[in-house]
Amino acid sequence: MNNLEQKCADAGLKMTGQRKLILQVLDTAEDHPSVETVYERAKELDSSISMATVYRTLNMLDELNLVIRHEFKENFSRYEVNEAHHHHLIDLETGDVIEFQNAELEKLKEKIANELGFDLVDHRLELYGKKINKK
Amino acid sequence: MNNLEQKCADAGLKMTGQRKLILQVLDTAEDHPSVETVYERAKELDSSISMATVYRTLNMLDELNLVIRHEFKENFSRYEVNEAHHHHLIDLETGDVIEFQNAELEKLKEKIANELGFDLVDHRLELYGKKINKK
DNA sequence: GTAGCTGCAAACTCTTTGCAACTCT
DNA sequence: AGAGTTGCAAAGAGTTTGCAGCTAC
Repeated sequence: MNNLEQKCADAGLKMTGQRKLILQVLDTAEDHPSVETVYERAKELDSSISMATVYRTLNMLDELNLVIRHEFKENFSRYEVNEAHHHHLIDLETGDVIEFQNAELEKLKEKIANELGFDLVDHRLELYGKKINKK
Repeated sequence: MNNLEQKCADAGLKMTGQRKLILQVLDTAEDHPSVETVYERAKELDSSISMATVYRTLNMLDELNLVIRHEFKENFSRYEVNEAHHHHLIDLETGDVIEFQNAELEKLKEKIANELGFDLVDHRLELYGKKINKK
C-alpha cells in the first residue's frame, strides 16, 4: 500500500480496485495529467473503469487535499499529487509544464495580501512563455 | 465616440448598435463583469440583444487585446477593459475583486522565466484571501 | 451592393448526477 | 449486512456555431 493509498484509507475511503488504479496512475505520473489522460492510463490497467469514477475520485482527492487541481489557460482541468509547494511555467509551444519554486515570491505574495488587509488563503501563479534561442 | 469605440473602428469592426452598447457597458463598469452580467446590463439599454452577440463580441475584443478575459476559480469568465497592468486579489467571502500593482513582482516573474530559459509571454497571478479583523 | 453582423436554436465540451447493481469492510 | 462505490446514461453549465435575415459602410 503506497503513501497515497494509506492517506485515503486513513480518510475512511474504501480501497476499491478502481481507486487503487487511479492512485497508482497519479503516483507514477511525471506530468500533470488531465482527467481524460488519467482515465486513459487507468483504462490500460482495467478497461472497465468509467469516466464518472475518475471524475468522482479526483474530486474527492482534491477535497482531501491529496491532489491539486489546476485550471491553466485551457478548457479542462489537470491534476497532480500534492507534494512540495511549487508554481508552474507553461510552454506555450508544446504545452509542457515546468515546475519551479521561489522563496522570494512566497514572501512577496503574503506581504501584498497583508498590506491589502487580507489573510492569504490561496493563490494562483502561472507563467506562460516560449523557449529562448529556439532554432 | 469613446476611446474603445475608436479602437474597434480602427481595427476595422463595424460599429453596430449592439457593439456600442457592449463597449459602453465595459467602459463604465467599475467591476469585472461576467458575460452574463454584461448581457444583463446591455439588455437594459436594448432588450433585443442576444447572448450570442455578447459572447462573440467579447471574444473579438479579447483577440484584439482591448479587454482581458479572466478565469478566476469560478466556472465562468469575467472581463475588464485592458488598461493599466495589474493583478487581482479575490475576497473569498464576498467575491469582490481588488486590483493591485507591484513592481517587485513584475521584475521577479520576468527573472524567473528567464532563468528557466523562457521569454515570458503571459502570466496569471491571483491571490485569494479573507479580510483580516472581521467582526 | 455586399461583407460583416445579428438572433435564434441547436450543438459542443467538460463535468456532474440519479439510479440500480455491486463490493469492500 | 450495509454504507459506500461503480457504470451507465442523462442532465447541467458555460460557450460556440450554422443559418437566414439584417445593417453599416
